[in-house]
Amino acid sequence: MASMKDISMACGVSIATVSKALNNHKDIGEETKERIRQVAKEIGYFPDSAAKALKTNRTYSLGVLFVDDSQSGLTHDYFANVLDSFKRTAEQKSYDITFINCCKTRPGRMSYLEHSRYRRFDGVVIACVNFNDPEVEELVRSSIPVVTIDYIFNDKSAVLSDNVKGMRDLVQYIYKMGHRKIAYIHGADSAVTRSRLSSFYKTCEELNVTVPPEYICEAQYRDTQEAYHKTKELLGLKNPPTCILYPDDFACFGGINAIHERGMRIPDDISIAGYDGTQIAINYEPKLTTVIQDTRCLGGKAAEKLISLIEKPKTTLTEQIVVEGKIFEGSSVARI
Amino acid sequence: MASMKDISMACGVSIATVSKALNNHKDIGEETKERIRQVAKEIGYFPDSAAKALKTNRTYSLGVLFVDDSQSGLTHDYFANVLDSFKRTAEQKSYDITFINCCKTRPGRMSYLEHSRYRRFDGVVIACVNFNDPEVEELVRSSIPVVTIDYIFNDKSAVLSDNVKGMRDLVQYIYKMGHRKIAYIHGADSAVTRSRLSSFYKTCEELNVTVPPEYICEAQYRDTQEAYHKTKELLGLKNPPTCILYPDDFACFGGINAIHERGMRIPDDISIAGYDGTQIAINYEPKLTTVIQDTRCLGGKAAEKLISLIEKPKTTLTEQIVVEGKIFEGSSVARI
DNA sequence: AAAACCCACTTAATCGTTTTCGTGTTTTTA
DNA sequence: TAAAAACACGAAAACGATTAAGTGGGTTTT
Repeated sequence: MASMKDISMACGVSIATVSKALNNHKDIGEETKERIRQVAKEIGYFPDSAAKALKTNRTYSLGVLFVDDSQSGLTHDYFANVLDSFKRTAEQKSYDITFINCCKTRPGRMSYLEHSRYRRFDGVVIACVNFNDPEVEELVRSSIPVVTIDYIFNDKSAVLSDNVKGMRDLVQYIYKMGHRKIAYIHGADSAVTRSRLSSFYKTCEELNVTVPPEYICEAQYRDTQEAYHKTKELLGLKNPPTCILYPDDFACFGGINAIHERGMRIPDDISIAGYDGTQIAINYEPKLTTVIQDTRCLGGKAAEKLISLIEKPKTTLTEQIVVEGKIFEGSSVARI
Repeated sequence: MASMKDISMACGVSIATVSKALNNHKDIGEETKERIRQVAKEIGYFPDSAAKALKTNRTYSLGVLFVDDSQSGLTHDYFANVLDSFKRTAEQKSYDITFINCCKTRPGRMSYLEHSRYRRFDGVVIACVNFNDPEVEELVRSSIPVVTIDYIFNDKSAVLSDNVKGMRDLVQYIYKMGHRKIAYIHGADSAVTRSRLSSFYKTCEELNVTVPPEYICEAQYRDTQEAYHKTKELLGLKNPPTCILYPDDFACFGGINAIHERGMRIPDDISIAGYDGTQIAINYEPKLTTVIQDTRCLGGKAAEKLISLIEKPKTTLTEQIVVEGKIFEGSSVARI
């Protein structure tokens, strides 16, 4: 409402003086500055982001592309948590965050890049998307600073959860508890899945645990139904595993259903483990053995990196930041 | 990057003509329009939201205030789902959504209203906050169109989940299943809690179910620990209930822990019910008896109402939109 | 005492649009 | 055929800020 013009008139100075006073330039007298600040407060002046953006080419707003083929990242526990801490960190540094429109069906819509330019985002964070999407590619290749989460574009900064170490720790823990017949219902193909899966194989090999092919199967992430069915199949094998790993904690609950249906108990008759460390999983009995991903750190680092990339592009190096998770032992893996 | 100026030079017309052509004004020749549109496409022109906002006083961006004392609404399943559908609807109508900065500790931060003016939000949606906060009050009282979720400010539009009906349906179902000793661990005081609680009492009264005071206790929403302890207390009563209602599905899991700890089975030895209808609750066995809140509808209606308020303020009436939930019978309430 | 500086401002251009008035040309009307 | 109307477009101001360059006056330098 109130603009610098109003202040300038009230103080009998030029608009330029007001601007400089408010931005604390050195070529304005102390008492004038004080008077201007005073009046600004009185009439409830606040700058206008649009006008400022127009002149300075900086919006202090970050674009967020958190989208899945099936659903937005918002309802996805892991990503919601990452986004939440991203938001906190960004807000502390006075950046606002805006979602990049991902409604692909609207006629006349803009591509991700077009939208980002339209809104003049200072930077963009990408997660949870189909990284093969040409529009994502286009956005990443643009001159806009970008940080990706859980995916690496060769010359761009990324923040990654350490799925290799997470899976290794998990398998090693399970091995230590005495298990030698470990099955893994892994998630659908993606960078994350590949990391976990190869780490699973590698760790088993190191431990001299043989993994029959029928112990490995695929299910969508967060799909209790699929996990349920795959679990039934695994339990029906003539040589069933003693422990089953799931794509994530949520899917795990589908597995538990199948296990209980057979009258088996956890961990007495069969052991299970999830991934993520969601609240429910680590609070509900039997507490799930799982890997708690450090979402707070992931989101925070992503925001810090992105803002650093924006504010000091010369001195900020492109890097992949790997954030370790922490194994939560819980009680769903039995000692045998 | 490319501006109208570039187009105007390429086409040999004035900037004004370009603007009018692109906005399809009637006083520009058809062939000129076509030529301009063509060139615009070729050089990859897209408008600049900041400049446009400056002139038109419309940003096509909506502010979102989804915040809790403890945590952001993002990690709150119910609100994340509401926000998700709000976002979808808004995006379809080409509005973008930006979070209103709720980091209250940053020095020099703006109030919610100041921030909203700074960003020139066309409208604002508020949910999940402490509605007594003077800053919220200030925002609501301002001239910015606003829609609240699950809370009513007397002269403002709101979208509400029908907690009265939801609770009534739930209690009636439980009654129909034969229960007469129903306990309710309700959430912390709030508009939602009051609706549910009074509906609980009222329905019980109508059904001639007496509710001893020790059957009613309070626990924070989504707090498994508190639910656990309150459940233990209830189970320890000399005249324990046959069915326990929880603040929400998540808290319910804390109750289940306490129940299992006593060696009791659900629903054979005790019945329970949640609220919300989260994915996990309605998929995990025993499937929880709960009320599925129609988050899709809530968020969608909120967006529609807000945009309508923005685009046709004269003809849009202020109203409270009540969205009904749907009882999910599940199998956690036994027939006795 | 003239040259050189500082200080504390102001002027004016600019960012990328939109929009109100023109203005010159063509077409229609009387 | 002259006046009126319609058409197609341009000039310029405005939105609210930032900033380079300029301007007087007082102080300092030599």
